[in-house]
Amino acid sequence: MGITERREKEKKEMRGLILETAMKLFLEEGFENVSLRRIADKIEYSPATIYLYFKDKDEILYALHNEGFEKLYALQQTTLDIKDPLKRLWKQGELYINFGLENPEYYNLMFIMRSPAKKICEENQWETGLRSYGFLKDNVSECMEAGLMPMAEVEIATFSFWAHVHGVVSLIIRERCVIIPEEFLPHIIKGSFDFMMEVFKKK
Amino acid sequence: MGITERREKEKKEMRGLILETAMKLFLEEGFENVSLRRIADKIEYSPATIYLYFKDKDEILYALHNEGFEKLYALQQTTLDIKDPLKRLWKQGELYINFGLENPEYYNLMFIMRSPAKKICEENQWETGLRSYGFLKDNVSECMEAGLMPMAEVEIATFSFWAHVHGVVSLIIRERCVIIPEEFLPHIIKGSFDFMMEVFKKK
Amino acid sequence: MGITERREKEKKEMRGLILETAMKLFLEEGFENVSLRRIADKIEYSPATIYLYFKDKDEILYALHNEGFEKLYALQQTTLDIKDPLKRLWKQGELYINFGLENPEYYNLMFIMRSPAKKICEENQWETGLRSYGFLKDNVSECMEAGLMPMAEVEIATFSFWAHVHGVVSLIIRERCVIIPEEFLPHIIKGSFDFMMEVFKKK
Amino acid sequence: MGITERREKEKKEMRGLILETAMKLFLEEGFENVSLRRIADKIEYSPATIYLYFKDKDEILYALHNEGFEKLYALQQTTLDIKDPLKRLWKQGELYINFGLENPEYYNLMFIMRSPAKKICEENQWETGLRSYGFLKDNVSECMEAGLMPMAEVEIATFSFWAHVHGVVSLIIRERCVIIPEEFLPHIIKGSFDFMMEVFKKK
DNA sequence: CATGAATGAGAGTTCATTCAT
DNA sequence: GATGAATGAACTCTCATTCAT
Repeated sequence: MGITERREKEKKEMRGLILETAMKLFLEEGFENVSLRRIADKIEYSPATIYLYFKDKDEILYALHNEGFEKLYALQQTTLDIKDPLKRLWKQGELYINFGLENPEYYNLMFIMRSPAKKICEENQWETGLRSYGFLKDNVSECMEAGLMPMAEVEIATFSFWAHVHGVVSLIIRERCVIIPEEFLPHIIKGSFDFMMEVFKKK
Repeated sequence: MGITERREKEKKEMRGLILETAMKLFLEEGFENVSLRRIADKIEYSPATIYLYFKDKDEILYALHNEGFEKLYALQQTTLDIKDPLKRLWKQGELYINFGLENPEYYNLMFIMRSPAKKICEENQWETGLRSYGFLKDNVSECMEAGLMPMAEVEIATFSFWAHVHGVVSLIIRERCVIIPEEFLPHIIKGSFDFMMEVFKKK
Repeated sequence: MGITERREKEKKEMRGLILETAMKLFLEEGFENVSLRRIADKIEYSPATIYLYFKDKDEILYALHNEGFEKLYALQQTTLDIKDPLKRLWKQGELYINFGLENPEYYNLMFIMRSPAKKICEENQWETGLRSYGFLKDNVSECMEAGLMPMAEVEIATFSFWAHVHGVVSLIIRERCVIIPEEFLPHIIKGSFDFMMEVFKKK
Repeated sequence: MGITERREKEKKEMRGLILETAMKLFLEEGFENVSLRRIADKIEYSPATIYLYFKDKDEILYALHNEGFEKLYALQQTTLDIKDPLKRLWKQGELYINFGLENPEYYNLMFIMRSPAKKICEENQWETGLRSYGFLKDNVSECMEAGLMPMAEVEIATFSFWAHVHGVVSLIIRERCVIIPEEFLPHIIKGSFDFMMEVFKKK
């Protein structure tokens, strides 16, 4: 039993190592420029070895994609102890933005990339994403019910909120704000988000 | 002189043909899946010929990138005859969103792609982009001065606005809204933008 | 002794299981498309295990090759109770053709494949094959002696007979008769063989 | 004009060189063991070059397959000046057998290989083959009409003939007759075929 | 001006086999 | 006896790019 357990653990560690390395390379050079071979080189294994842990390249991307959504969802959960729904929503937005900025390649995979992994498209593999979206929507809904936000179709307000934070993250990590001096960025980002939230508040 | 002039003109036409064809292919199949060879095939020239008009693939992308910004800027200009600055801003947003949805591959190049063209990053090649941004910022500024929007740092409000419309476009064209039934999309998009603009209005 | 005996028996059973499974896969998908790994997967052992029972892939093929000849020889024996040598020969031909059509992958290994197993070529590993050939030759010889077939060098007449039935089987199983409608095939096959036998009969 | 002509010629020569080299390698080592790379190595070009002349591996095989049928058909035509249909048939058989023995890899591709080239299977790509078959059938038919062969269904007699010569060729080139001393082979082959033709003759 | 010919580099993937445990 | 882990060597194929003509 001890043995099989250890085996299992080692296997998981190897998968982890591969994913971690892949992510690191992706971060450094962008998805498009990273091949299975390069990942293998980096961890000093043969390319064939990777196929012992992942069926194909798709599966690696898919695994990372899921990892990303898990992380994001976990972050969202941390807001649950905030009573005031508007403040909770506010916090959610901040966490979302920070997550994106700090994990640009996860974010890329989750929300930007033209999906290279067929699996992600094909099946109803958006569960994890939808879960997060649902969580957000519920929060928006609560805000409205509590009279903290102007009434509107929940779907629309939620999308509006999401569009904003996504816009912020993706403009930054795709380097469309290079003219803004780096030291200003945090101010602009926070300011921009707060500006939106502020106006969202019921008048 | 007549000769050199004609030469120049022909050269431009050829460049135009290449760019046009490239864009058509990009649109149909996505950047990643279009090779120089395929572009060459389509215009029925040899791949080598393309190198007579463009230094390399990057330069094609860069040219298209600029083309996109020209188009966008031209669109923006059409709002100039709207007197009310808020309405003008509103219109600008709508035009921006439509531009993105209708020209996803230009949009991709301009605002999403991890800069494929080194040129775009390296040199201060954002002029065209900045011009558009400046135009937008002036409009926001005007709104504030006219008391039509809550006061705030202009930079911040502008970025906030941009983030929103960019968020909308990029979530859609990168297919992160596939769960939303296609026939609903226009409603959500317009609703979401209007929702934001509505709350932006000074209370 | 009991122990070593049991061991021996188990070993044989395992070899049998491997061979059986391999053959099943070969039949379903053709030799070229079956890897050791897939055989291992099917019997739910590790690939490495197979190497405990067979030196390499070749040895598996060689074993199956022999199995095939055993089966064919056994079939031939069933004709021994036919007194009339010509009828016996006739029956032998029919059995041969049926064997080939019903066991295309055995047949493939025995008579068509470019020897995959070096072993088959190298050593004088044709014993089993020769035994069958001898059996056939004796039958032909008997026919001539009994005046039922035109006199000729036995070697030649035998080879002629073999060539014919082999031709029939191999054209069919290698799908060189796809233009013949499937429902006609049996008629053509039997007809063709009978036609030859009929003319073989002494006039 | 001279130039394009020369170009065309050179292109054909290159295709020829590739096909020839491929065939040589196939002959030496069997289809299964020859890769595009090895062909490229042998002609001292890069693998990519081959793709300038052939769409993919399939196309090479398909080209050779056709070449083979062209050659065979051309051989058949040489019998046309033989008046006596039975003698003509006899000659056809000899030519067929010789063709197979002298061009084992063409023969392999045409009549033995489990087709690796999808093209060969899919479309009605048997035209060339059927043409040859038709030619043979007509000859058989003529023999019957002339009372030189026993009456029978033409289809059946033709198939019987084909099966025989195919049997002879394929047993030899797939080395199922290794026990027969090489110097005897020609005698056996000719004898076997003549034996069959002799008995085919109307009694 | 245009191109045909060529290629180095590299992609993802599969396979038979080995070996320490 | 059985295996999990690993791999070297191979595969087909694509791409951006160059250069002599």
